[in-house]
Amino acid sequence: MSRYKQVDRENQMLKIRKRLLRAAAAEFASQGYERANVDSISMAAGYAKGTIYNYFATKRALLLELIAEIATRHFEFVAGQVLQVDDPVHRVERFFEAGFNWMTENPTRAKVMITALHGPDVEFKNHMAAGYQPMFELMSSDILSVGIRQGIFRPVELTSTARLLMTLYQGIASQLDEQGKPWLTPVQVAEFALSAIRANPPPSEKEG
Amino acid sequence: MSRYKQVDRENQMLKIRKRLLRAAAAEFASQGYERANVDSISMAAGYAKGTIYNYFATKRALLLELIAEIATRHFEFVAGQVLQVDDPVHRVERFFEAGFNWMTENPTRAKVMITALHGPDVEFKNHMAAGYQPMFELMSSDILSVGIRQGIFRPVELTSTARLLMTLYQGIASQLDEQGKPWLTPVQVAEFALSAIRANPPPSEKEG
Amino acid sequence: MSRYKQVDRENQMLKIRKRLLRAAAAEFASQGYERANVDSISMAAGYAKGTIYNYFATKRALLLELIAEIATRHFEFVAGQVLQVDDPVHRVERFFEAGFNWMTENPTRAKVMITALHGPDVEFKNHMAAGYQPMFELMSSDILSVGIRQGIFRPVELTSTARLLMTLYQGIASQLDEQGKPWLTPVQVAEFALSAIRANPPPSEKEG
Amino acid sequence: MSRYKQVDRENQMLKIRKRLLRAAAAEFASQGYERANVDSISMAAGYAKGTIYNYFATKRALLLELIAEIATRHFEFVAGQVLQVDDPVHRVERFFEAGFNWMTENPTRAKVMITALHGPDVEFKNHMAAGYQPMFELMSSDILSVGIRQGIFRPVELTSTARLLMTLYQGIASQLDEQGKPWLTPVQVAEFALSAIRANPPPSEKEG
DNA sequence: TATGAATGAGAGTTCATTCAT
DNA sequence: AATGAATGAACTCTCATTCAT
Repeated sequence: MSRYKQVDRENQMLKIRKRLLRAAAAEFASQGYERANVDSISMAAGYAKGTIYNYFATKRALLLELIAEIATRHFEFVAGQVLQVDDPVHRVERFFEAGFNWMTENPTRAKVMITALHGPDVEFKNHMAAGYQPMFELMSSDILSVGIRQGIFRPVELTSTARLLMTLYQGIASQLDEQGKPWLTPVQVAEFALSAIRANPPPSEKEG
Repeated sequence: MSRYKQVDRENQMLKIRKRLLRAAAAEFASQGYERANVDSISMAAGYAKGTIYNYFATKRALLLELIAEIATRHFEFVAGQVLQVDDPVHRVERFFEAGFNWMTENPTRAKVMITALHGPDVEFKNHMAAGYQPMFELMSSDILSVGIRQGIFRPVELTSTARLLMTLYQGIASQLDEQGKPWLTPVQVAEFALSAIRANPPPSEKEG
Repeated sequence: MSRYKQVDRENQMLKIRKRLLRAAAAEFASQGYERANVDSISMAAGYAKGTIYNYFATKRALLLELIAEIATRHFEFVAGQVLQVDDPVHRVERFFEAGFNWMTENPTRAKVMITALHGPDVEFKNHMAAGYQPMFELMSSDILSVGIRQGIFRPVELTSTARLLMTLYQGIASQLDEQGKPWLTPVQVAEFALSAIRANPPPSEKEG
Repeated sequence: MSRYKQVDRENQMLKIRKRLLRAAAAEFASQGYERANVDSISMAAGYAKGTIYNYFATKRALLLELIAEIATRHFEFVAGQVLQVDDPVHRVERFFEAGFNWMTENPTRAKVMITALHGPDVEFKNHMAAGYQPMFELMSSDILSVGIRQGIFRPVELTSTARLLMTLYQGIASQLDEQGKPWLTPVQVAEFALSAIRANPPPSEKEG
């Protein structure tokens, strides 16, 4: 009985946390951390000013938690798509496709990610970078490394190339248009990236 | 005489503006726009709190002018270096070399550029993007277009490829390490970029 | 049966009140009224935040009741000791001894007493002063008055002298050291007080 | 010229500090530290809310400075009066007289003193106690010690007796009535104190 | 009766901007 | 032209109290 109640209560609180985090994402995305107004977030989520402080200790803690949540969701979504295929080239394509889809469907979260990564606040930047470490690993170990071993990619330096590709990815993510969409298709970006790392140009096309 | 005096006075004012802009760059770079303190800027430049308002109408106007100045200087520096050589491949290399040099020598300005480009404030972002239009033109018309015409680069789509390369460039600029240096050499980045756009691999090397 | 139950329940409630009052004393003593945290008190007593409001209407009412309880206990303890002896001089000594013992054993309550007596809140001050009226009466009627009638004390003005002695007593109580002990022994204070009110110096000592 | 101006400006600021301190004394006296409202202080002094922060860094710093000012003024006033006479008995009388006069003329400051000395905030208490050290020295070295050496006072223990007398003094100061006056005359208190420490009762009076 | 989430008034503090000197 | 004191809007965070469960 009180067991059920307690579980209910916890579920309830988790729901509210999520609602607050969503409102926070919208506010942080449009205003940035400094300009973001905690009261507004709480009220946008449908609660009174003070309520948000029952869930997050400070404005800063709120953004830190949001950052962690964004990185986790983003990674899980992309990794899930990428690992469904085996061919490294397909994985590169999947990586950009999934990433672009996620960004299109979560424009405010994407905006928060970009702002945190490039903003002046070192703590936020580090937190976000740490959260994206798994994604970097994915690119490095599950895509580049595999492709090089199979001779499909040039024997490039793993770390810096992975970072270059992540940079490319984030760079494009940071330039969403007003509808929150990237100005390139994932196919175009994948093609550019693949051109840079493929072992040899497909000579067959000319010869055929 | 009064002519001379007036010229002197104008020169004097320009000097002070520059001093204030330099101090502003440092403050905006380390604190971001919102956190930046107008008093601190004025006093770091050697003046009292109110003085800065004799030169800039508002804090916002100050950053807008700084943004314009940064874009101009950055472009002039890079364009000057790039146009000294004719070969498109060299131009790509020069572009990254010059850009990296400028960033290394102007780390605070580079930081302001990145923050403005990725921050939540649309006015700053647009202003910065507009300021970088000439650099985009440089990449598009004076590098890519030339290379394609000469058959050295693949016949890629001009606009999007130029934007991709600028994105790459800015992405790396945004990840300066603690000494304000990029984590890749310009040569590495240029190589990556050239791999992506070159027409075909120089088969001569093997044959030679 | 329901009779028993009701009695049980009442006893239970009284116990809880006491527990809450003890926790309140600790909190008010260390934090003062304004800084004292109602939640902290309730939880320190082993209950949840809201529970305390089932026993006390407001924070203010809680302190008022605590004040009354402190004054009552303090008086009963001291009076009990004082009235066990008859000689006025002994009574003075007993008064300070008992008072000091009570303070040593109830340092948080003593602190609450002092804070309330000297704090800016008139309601608390008056409530505490009213609570200490019996103690004032004790000093006046059962100690000073008796001693004067017997010619042991000088014929001082009753009211003001009683108040002086109470002031002395409270003054020392307000300067407990870090272990909650007074910096003088009750004997020293009693001696000082007796020097001030004794009828004449014991000439017997010199003559003996 | 600019020299004069600067001096003027400094004098002006000192005047304003004083005005703010006076308003602060009134607010702290009536409300206590926690309840005291910084905005109210600033506005009571005739300035806008924020102005007070040009003069005091925090509310806490404001009270700390006020405490120091109070202790200094109080001591200087009392010491000035006490040292005008030589006879230790007169000095005791002067001490209480001067002290009572100061309290009567500075009721809000006296209230702040008492509240700080007995409140729960250790920093304020220590600051105030430190500020009153000179007054303690005065009582110990310039009054008691002298009187004992001259055989006028009993050979009491210096430190504890000085502290007792100070306690008495502060205890009475803490019980000003609604017009801010003590309920005893300084003469009465001095008489009580002298009774306690005089070497022997003047027998001549009876014989005369 | 016990719980603890929701509430919202209120406080201290910051700082861009103004303006008299 | 330079100064820096005055201003007051705005913001984060606290916490006594309420009330549905």
